[in-house]
Formats: sequence, C-alpha cells, structure tokens
Amino acid sequence: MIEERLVEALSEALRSAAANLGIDGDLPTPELLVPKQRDHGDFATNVALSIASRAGGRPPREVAQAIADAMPPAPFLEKVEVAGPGFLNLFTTDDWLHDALRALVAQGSDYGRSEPNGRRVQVEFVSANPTGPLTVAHARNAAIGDAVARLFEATGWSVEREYYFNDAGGQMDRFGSSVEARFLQLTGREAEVPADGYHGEYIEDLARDILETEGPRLAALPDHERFLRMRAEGVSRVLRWIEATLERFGVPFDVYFRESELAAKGEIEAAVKRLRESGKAYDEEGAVWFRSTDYGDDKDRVLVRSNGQHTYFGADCAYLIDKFSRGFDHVVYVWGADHHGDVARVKGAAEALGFDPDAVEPVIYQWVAFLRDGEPVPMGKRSGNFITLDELLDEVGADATRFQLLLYSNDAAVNFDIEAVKRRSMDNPVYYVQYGHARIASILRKAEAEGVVRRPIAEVDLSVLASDAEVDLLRGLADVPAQIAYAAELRSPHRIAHATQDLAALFHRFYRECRVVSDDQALTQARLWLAAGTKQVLANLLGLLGVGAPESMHRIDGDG
RNA sequence: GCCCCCGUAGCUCAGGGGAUAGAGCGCCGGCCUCCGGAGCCGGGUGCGCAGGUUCGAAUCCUGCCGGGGGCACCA
Repeated sequence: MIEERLVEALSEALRSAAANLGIDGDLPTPELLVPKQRDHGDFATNVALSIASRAGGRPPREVAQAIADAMPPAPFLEKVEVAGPGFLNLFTTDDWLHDALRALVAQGSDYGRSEPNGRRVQVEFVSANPTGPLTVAHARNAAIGDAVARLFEATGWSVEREYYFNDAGGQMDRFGSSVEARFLQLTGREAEVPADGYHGEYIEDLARDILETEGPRLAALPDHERFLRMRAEGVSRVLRWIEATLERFGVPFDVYFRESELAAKGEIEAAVKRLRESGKAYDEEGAVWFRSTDYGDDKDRVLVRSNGQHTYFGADCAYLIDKFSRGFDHVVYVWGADHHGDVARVKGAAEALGFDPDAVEPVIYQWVAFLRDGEPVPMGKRSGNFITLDELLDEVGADATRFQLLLYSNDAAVNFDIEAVKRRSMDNPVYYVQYGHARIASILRKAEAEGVVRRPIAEVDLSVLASDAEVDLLRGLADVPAQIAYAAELRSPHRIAHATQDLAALFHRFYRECRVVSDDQALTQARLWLAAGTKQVLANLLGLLGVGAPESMHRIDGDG
C-alpha cells in the first residue's frame, strides 16, 4: 500500500520533470526496489537511469535530481536522495510500518491474501496410475501441486484440485492380470504373475483382501469377466490407499477423474473431430495423427492407433475439452521433468481445439533423489522395490517432508536424505520456523499467565518499536503480501519456504534483543502485538506450504 | 543427434537488469541470575569458461565445457 502511494508520487514527479527536460513520449511506471543497504533508503527506484538516454545527453544524476525536485509530498515520505549512478533513494517514516501491523492484526489469517478475482483454476497433479501405493517419487508432485493450489487460493482464485488416472490402459491391464494371478493362487489354482506384471507383495495383499470381502466365487467367473473384475477391485482398493495417504499428507483432492470417462462421454471422438476440422489432424498408415510439428514438436503424434485405440495423447486432447467444458479460466498441470516434451504439443492441441494456449500451464519440476545416509534408495514399482509415501511419512513426518520438498526451486533437482531430514535439529529448517511460532505462543501464554492484558491495537502506541530488531521485524511483516503475490506469480512455493525462515530469523533476533513482557507497560503492549502479528504471519506462510504451526514443541533431550 | 533443467562459499541451496551477491549445514570462538538454547552474536572463501546486449549482468542472448533428465502407435 505504501508502495502504490510512492509510485504515484514518483509518477507525478516524473511527468513534471520530463516536461521540463523536454522528454516526450510514453513514460515508464517507476519501479520500486528495496535496497540491500539501509543507508540507501527504505525504497529506491532506477527510473531516472532508465529514461536518462532520452534526456538529450543529460547525465542520469541530473535527471534524477530533476525528479527529486519535482516530488510532491507523499504520506510517510521523509526525504528523497539522489545516489550512485542516478538512483532515487526514498526514506520513509516508520508510520507506515505501524499501519501495516494494524492491518495485519485486523486481517488475521487473511493477511497476505488477495481479494477474490472471480476466476477459476484447476490444478491437476499427482495423477499416478493406481497400480500400487504412492511412493516417495510422487511426494514432490503432491507437495508442489498442493502448494501451488494454495498460492492460487491466496491470490484470489477459486481452485479445484484434480487427480487424473488411467483406469483402462495397458499398464492397468498388467496390474489387473497380476492381481488376478495372485487371487487364483490364493484359491489354490495354478497361475503366474506375468513377467511384465507387478510383483510387489502388496499385490498379494490386494488379492487377499478381495478374497476376504468378495469370496472365492470370483475365481469361477469366465476368464475375461474375472480379469475385468480383478482389475476393478484392485483399482478401487489402491485408490483408497492413495486417498488415505494423500489425506495424511494434507493434500485434499476435489475430483478423481477416470480416463475412461472421456471415451464414455464421446470426448475422444469429439477431440479428433475438432482437430480434423482445424486441419491439424490427418490419417496416415491407418492411424490418426496430430500435426504437433506446427507447434514446435519435433514430430507429429498419434491420436488414434491403427487398431482403433486412442493413445495417451489422444486422451490428453479429449481431457482438455473436458477441462474447459467445466468452465475453468486456467488449467495447470504439475509435471515431473520427464513430461517437458509434452508441453509444446499439449499447448498446441489446446490452440488447435480452439482454446487459449496461455490458459494451459504446465508447472515442471525436476526429480528428487531419495537417499539414506548418502546412499541412493532404489526405486522400481513393478519389482515392488520402493519406499512408499506412507513409510516416508511414518519415518519423517508430514511437516518435515513437505517443507523439505518445498525448500528448493522447482527447477532444481534435489536430494532428499531421509536420515538427515529425520534428524530433529537444524538439519531441517522446518523446526527452526516451527520453533519460532511455538516460542511466540509460549510468550503470549506467559503474558496471559502473568495477567498482562493486551489492549486493542488501535489504542497502543507502536512508535515505541524503534530498535533495529523491532523495525526490521516490522519491515519483514509488511513485505509478506508482496512476497506471497510474487511467489504465486512464479508458481514458486520455495519462496514461501524461504520467507518463513527469514521471518523466523527476524523474530529470533528480536526475541534475543528485546524482552517482550517487562515493567514498561507501553513497550510491553507494543511488543506483544508485534509478537502476535509475527505468529500470525508465520502461521499464514506455513499454511501456504501445508505445514503445521504448533503452539508448542517437545523439547529435545540429548541427541533427540 | 534433438529437447528440458542445473552449474553461485568446503557441502546443500537462495538471489525480481541495479549500489558492498545471501541463508542453512559443517568448522572455530563467545552468549542462559531474565519471556522456550530446536535460539542469539562473531569469524571467510564464491557467480564453470568465452563473447555479446546494456549506463549497469550471477540475472538477458550466443557458443563452449561439465552434471542430471527426457526423446515409442510402449498407453
């Protein structure tokens, strides 16, 4: 809010200075930056530098001075200085920081969030085929997808989380055959799990559960019927596992979408028809192809195979139709690095189908390698050799897992050392942040126990918060809405994770230097509100990551 | 071969074209008569290489080098 006012004032000064300097044409909107060094002011702008070349050879500093001289009075603005090559450094009074704290207290859990923008976005993520439990390989997708969804929510979007799965493809057939074989074995019949089937122990668990709940009579069904039944029984059970795991992980889906619905609704045919009409689909060698090379793909892609079955990509096109038919303004796909090659053709397909390709947004993240004390953890679902997400959550806990997975840029391939993350120490920064929150909670409890009653913040003089530690903390709190907006714009939850750490650090320093509850009642009141505001913001930020903000933490004894 | 991501401190990673590039871990040294020491303070080294754009480049562009991943009518 102060930023807007300063930009307004700067714009006015710029217009006036430009007229005097003989600069015509469009003027840029001055951009504010926060200088790294305090003596460079509270805010700065390089607008003089960016227009100096248009000022008839005048040095940038002279242009900057002209703008400074033309600055109208602005609320909270104390002085303007010309510095360096031609920066304008803006020095503000602390009043706006006090206003920011009051706004934060008034808005509570809404602080940092934007007003509803009336737009709907679908975030599709995880989307693992239900051939087995979710593994650690799915964890980053779930963490990023949910956090991105939360960032959309925080910036005013109405969000739907969707899980898409293939319930009828070749992979599912092999899964079905595997379950069927185990089931037959349990009923005493000769059967082999196909070599390319699923050999994990959990397949036997599924078969046993089906046997217990459905009875051995299923073995007597005609072969094909039995196979279909086994596949369906297996899928529904695995889906229940997946839903339970995701719930533990704090990831609620609104819709589980089966691929088979697309064909059932006739959307595969509709997609092919629309693509043909747009001239982007053609027949060759008995198959139907999409001219994805028109959209930057390196080769055209098959939509419908020569045997009449649609491809995954064909289903993707139909799925686009389905998504947009549900009225979303924007659809997001959260994809691992292996899908980067799909970006061009899916956006291309959207365009060919008559949708805005910019409304189709893949969020790509790089792989995470799971280690145990530096040794890679082997993966491989078919072999049954993997760590499930449930096991990871048992070992590490949901909060530490999510925070660790959201700590790095989506573009960074990360290592997740299970032993290191498990260690309840500074090895996992989540505890640093949560500790900050718990520490504030403890202070507030202490104040209450001592009978200190917080007066309404409107009656509290916040100007007593004058030390560096206090002002820095106030600044940190005031900057949070901008941080959230920027993280959301970039679809970068890791920025939020870093913001929580920065804020916790600001608080810990404040705590060290400033005693909150003291004999000075005026100071105590102001500091209690500062602490309470910090607690609120830490909780809000952690909430964006799906990480809990505990009121207390267990003390660590010894090596914990 | 083509495509995507990465290369910043000993390690793991932040860094929005701006001024003196940051954090955590690890290492060394301090700090509890006091609201939670899972904390605080201090100590130092770095943008892979070469060009280009710019008043200004870790950031944008090109090439090279190094690391990771992906390129089926599999579905």
